[in-house]
Amino acid sequence: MLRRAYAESARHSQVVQTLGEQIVRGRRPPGSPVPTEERLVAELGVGRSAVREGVKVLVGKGLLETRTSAGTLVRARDSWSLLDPDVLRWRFHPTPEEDDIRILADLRVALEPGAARVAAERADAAANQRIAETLAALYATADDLEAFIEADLAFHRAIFAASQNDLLLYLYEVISIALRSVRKVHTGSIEHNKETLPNHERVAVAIRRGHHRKAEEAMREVVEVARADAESQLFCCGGSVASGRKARGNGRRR
Amino acid sequence: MLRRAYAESARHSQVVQTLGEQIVRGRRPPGSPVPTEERLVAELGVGRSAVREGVKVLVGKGLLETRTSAGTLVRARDSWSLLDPDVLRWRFHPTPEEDDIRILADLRVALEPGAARVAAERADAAANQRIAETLAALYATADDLEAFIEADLAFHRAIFAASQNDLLLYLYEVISIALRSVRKVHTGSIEHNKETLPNHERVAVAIRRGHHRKAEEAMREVVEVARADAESQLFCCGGSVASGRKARGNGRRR
DNA sequence: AGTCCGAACTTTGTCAGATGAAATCTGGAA
DNA sequence: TTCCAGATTTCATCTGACAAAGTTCGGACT
Repeated sequence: MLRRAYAESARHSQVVQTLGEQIVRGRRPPGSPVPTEERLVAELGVGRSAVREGVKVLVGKGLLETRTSAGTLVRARDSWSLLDPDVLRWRFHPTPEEDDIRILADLRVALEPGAARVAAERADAAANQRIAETLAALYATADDLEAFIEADLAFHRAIFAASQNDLLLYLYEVISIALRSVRKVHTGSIEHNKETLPNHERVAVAIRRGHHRKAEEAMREVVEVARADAESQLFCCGGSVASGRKARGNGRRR
Repeated sequence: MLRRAYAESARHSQVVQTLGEQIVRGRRPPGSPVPTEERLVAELGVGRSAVREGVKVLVGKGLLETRTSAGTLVRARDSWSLLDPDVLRWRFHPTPEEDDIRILADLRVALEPGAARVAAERADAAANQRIAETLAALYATADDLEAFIEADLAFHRAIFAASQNDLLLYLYEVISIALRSVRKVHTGSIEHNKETLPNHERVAVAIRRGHHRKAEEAMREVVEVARADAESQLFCCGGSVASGRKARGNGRRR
């Protein structure tokens, strides 16, 4: 499930985390200079090697740019590796901005119906088996808000896996990092969970039968509902449009 | 357009390029150890700092894993940042594998219709203006195979930009890295280019009018045609099956 | 003979210092 | 004021040293 390779204890990854989070969350805006290596050594309490290795990692993710003698700058946002797991985590964790919740909901609307369609075209027996299992888990956990989130993520993941397309699957895995954070904020209700079960089942059935048209339509229904829910929660609870970092409001949607 | 931050001349990025490409292209399979730092210093002719910085970058992209005293290993493929620009370039450049061409074609089928739909929902005047401009460029370059490729990429990019969704746009930018390589291999014909113009225009019109349904359908037509073309070219010209990565099945399932 | 313990070894992690290279800044001269 | 050269700043790279954490292997003990 996309585990990190490095320990957080490592000095250099501490540099990555600290600077990366500051950049992505908007302190240290694009174009602004990062302190010199010497100063970072002092501020972060690590050696120069650690600083340099950390900075290089961030350069590799498109967040920083180093120029000899001119210092290190934060790159423009359109150079960032927005689908890098770390970058996405810094952006959506622990609490995403309201606008980013819309971004994510739109992304799912754009992506998931098409993925379900390709899954219907490509799924083999094993993939359908996996989808069936995760669907069963979805039914089984409908009463447990916490567990339902994970089961839901697993179900959608199984569909992407069924597409037999590693890029699509990876894309979903990355997105689910953000999705998990959003879900923590917008926990649905039990009744609401149960309402979505038939839609999910329709998706699974359509894929198994190879009905790509139906699979797509059913999945569209699922993600459109999810988007509408998120939208209404934002509308009713998180009024502030400006500046807002945190989306407050755990409340009922609508 | 997603420019690199580091010069290729830099010692440490030479390490990144060399090892990264070897890993992604299948030499150095997952689980296999990478030579020790000492040996890499000798083999690559750079100092230890450069080796370490390069390795750290690859760790940041999920390709490598380091353990003190146990050496450095290539991570399993499902840990790789498959949508990292470098990783994608190593994979698709200069010549992608046949299976990867299918992967890419499927990805577009899954993604682009949905993106066109969201674009139809979200596009503002400026975005529609940009789409109109790139569409005009498409018509203007239909006789120039080379230029048409770039114009086509720009048109599709404009649609993703119209979605007002930075994750979607970034996704397309990354994909277009791979797309450009594939196009170099499968250059279409001039007649073929002209056939696709009406479909492209339908997409643009539908988006401008906010007809998300029609935009999606028109875009589906475009990418399905592209997929069919790629498929037939593979079938007729690129007979070699060997070495393949996975899932061949292009056929209708079941 | 088999098992367990610990020392030696290997390999990455980190720091410190020195030197090189490339912009930038600063004065001064035309 | 403009322009050029030197001083300065800051990253790039190499080297050496030591720490930390596994791994390996030999020997003592049962």
